Amino acid sequence: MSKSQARSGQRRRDILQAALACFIEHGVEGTTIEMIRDRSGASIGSLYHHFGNKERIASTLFLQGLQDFSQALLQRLSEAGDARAGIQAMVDSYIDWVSANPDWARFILQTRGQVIHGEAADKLTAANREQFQKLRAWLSPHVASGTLKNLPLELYRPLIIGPVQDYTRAWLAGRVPHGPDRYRDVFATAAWQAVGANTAFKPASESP
Amino acid sequence: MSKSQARSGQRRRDILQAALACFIEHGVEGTTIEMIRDRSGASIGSLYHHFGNKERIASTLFLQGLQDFSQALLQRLSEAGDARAGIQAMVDSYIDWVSANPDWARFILQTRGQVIHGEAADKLTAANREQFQKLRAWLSPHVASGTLKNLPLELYRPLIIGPVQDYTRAWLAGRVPHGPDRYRDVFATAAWQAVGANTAFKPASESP
Amino acid sequence: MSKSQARSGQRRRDILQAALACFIEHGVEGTTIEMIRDRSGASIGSLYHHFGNKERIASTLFLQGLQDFSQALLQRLSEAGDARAGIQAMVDSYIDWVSANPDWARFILQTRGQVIHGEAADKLTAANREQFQKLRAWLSPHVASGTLKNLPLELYRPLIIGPVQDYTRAWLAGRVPHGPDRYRDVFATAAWQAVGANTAFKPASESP
Amino acid sequence: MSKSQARSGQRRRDILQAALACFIEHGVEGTTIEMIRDRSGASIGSLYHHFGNKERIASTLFLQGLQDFSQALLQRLSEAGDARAGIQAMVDSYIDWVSANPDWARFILQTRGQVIHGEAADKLTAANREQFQKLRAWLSPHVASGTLKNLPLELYRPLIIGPVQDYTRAWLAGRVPHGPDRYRDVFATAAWQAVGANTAFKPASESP
DNA sequence: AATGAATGAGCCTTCATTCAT
DNA sequence: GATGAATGAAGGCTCATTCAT
Repeated sequence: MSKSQARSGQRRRDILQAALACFIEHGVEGTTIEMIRDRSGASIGSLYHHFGNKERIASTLFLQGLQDFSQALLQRLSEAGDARAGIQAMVDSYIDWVSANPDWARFILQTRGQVIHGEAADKLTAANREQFQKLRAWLSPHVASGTLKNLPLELYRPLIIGPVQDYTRAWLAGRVPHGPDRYRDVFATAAWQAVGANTAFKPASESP
Repeated sequence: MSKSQARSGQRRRDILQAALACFIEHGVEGTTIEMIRDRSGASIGSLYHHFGNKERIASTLFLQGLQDFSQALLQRLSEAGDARAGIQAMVDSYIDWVSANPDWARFILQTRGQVIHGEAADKLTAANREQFQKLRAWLSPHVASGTLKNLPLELYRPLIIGPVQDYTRAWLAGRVPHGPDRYRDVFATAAWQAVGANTAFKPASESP
Repeated sequence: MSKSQARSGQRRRDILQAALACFIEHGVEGTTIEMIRDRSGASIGSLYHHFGNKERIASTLFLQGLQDFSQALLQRLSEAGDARAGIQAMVDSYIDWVSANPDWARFILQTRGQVIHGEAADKLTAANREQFQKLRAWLSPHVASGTLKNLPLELYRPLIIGPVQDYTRAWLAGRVPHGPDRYRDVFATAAWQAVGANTAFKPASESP
Repeated sequence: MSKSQARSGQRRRDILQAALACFIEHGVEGTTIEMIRDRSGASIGSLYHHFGNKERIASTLFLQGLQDFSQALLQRLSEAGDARAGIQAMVDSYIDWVSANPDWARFILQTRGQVIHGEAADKLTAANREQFQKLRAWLSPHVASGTLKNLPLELYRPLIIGPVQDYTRAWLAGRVPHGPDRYRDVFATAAWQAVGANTAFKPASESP
């Protein structure tokens, strides 16, 4: 049984990996089951035995990606000493995960809209909510202690991740040559300036 | 003739508007010609008479949107007095256009990937290039004069627009309740701190 | 337009006729769209343009058959002079319609179950109800006047049509060699004895 | 062995019962092996171990039903004292079996067509032939002695069972509220009048 | 310019059946 | 006897596009 389960698990993984390659190359809708079958070596029946339909392959890939990134982020965050280090950890986690998994990242960045309206919408909402709670739990004390600005909650993510994410989109689309790790500090600094309670952000009053 | 052309122009506009609604609701691939026919009131033959195929409807919508936004942006930019005002103008243009055309914005944000690989790819590249040149023309003097940081060119857009764009995506997807205009100044300030040559972008304690 | 409509109507009729032949030969489920396409000469797209799906072809055929028979029956019934002639008309109508349309009859007798549970269920119920009302309207006066037995309404149909229908099933299935018209009078007499108010159905008291 | 056989026999029975429920609910063709697996609790492999394929499950159910009913009928018939009692026994057997096994009856009434053309066709023919012989053996003496009308053999069944069968179909389909047992005597009387050699089957006024 | 019936390649999915464990 | 992953042929249906009117 354990042997057969191992095989079965491998089959699943093969299918997911093949599907990811196809999805990036042709988009989810542009990918046919036949393409995934070709690339994975699995039979059509096996694809359906394991996932039920094409959408479920895509949403599995999407949700696993979210979770994988989320784990990495929360791990690094928990190791961060102070608020500044935490912001740096967020930017670094993003850059590192995206650099290590460019295909997966490309897929997630392009597919969110379809998963939102698909049958896995609930799972996605739940995953988002959970990550949001954990981030809030990290932010709150720093806001309370005055090391982070007190902003509406929905602004932290855009201010911290917005720039690096926009740059990453451009990189993944081939519009810029260098990966985001080249500008690691630029993005982290911008993020810190946007949300950190550094008193220096109004230079006029600061340099008498 | 002018009468008939007027009617024809109306037909085109009806089709584009109906298509936009369908594309947002079902995605471009998920939208069938039949749906657009239904919503626009035009016949199938008419759709093909005016646009040739479905992709051309989508790319027309996309490129017109880009151009419409670009015009507004460049207009406001040309009226900006100094660098700080220019940065403000960029953020404001983005917020204003998105707020005035939420559906169009949603469509453009979701469809770029498909237009890039379609037959209108060249037009898109040309349009992008043109806008990029004009922005660079605006930036250069300010960088030269030291009012803007001297950064690699590919970083300005992410740093200026990244946060407001990420927030806008969340708003258009219904994940946050308030439109981006509520946080106009937050985004503009963050953008300015990221690219403006204020001397305070490194903590005072670090430069003795 | 009228020309095109005529062609279109012909196409519909060709499809229905081809489908009927296929359904009888292989059953509705056993018939593939490809078979109907083959036999009708229409394209797959045309099949779907006209009927939407296979089930709708079957239910159209079914409902039209019911209606065709119903019309013939009610016509003959309206011409019947007295109760005995009416019963005869019912049996004769059944036999004549079945003899004239053996394929259609075979189809209807075999397909009711599937139509009942399909999307045309409501139409079927409505058609049944309508015919039932009309038959009741014919029966009532004769029951009131004492020329027909006063039985629960749901018994007339089985008593009148039951025998000839059971025989017809056997004939259509090839289990008996002769058509039901050979025993026209046997069935009509049995029906009359079952529902007619002849006082002779208890011989013991009648032959002193 | 006997223990394991008992278990196995139970498994077979579970499968048949589950299959019957599925067949009624979705039809034989509409029922998938997966549905039967679900409902019976058996594994797919087990289904195939016991029956070989789906059709064999259906034909087993069908032939067992026929046999079960046939036994009951012949038993009652052998106990009937005279012709009238025999006719009554036929109608009663039908009503009683159908009332005791409504699902099974529904299945048989709906499935005959498919079994006829399947691999169990020969078995069905043989079973029909055997029952027919036995019924003929019962009828013959009564026809010879003049207590039953001398009719073509193929007419007895329709005349005797036709009405109650038609009524039963309506009841099993939910179109009439009361079971056939409510009208036991109506059906038996009609049958007797149709095939019994009572002299009154032509109106008295016609034989002066 | 408008219409909509016709086309048919192509895709997703189902499902009976097999077979190694 | 039991299990369930694997198989792949087959079929229903969609939909962009064409074209005669």
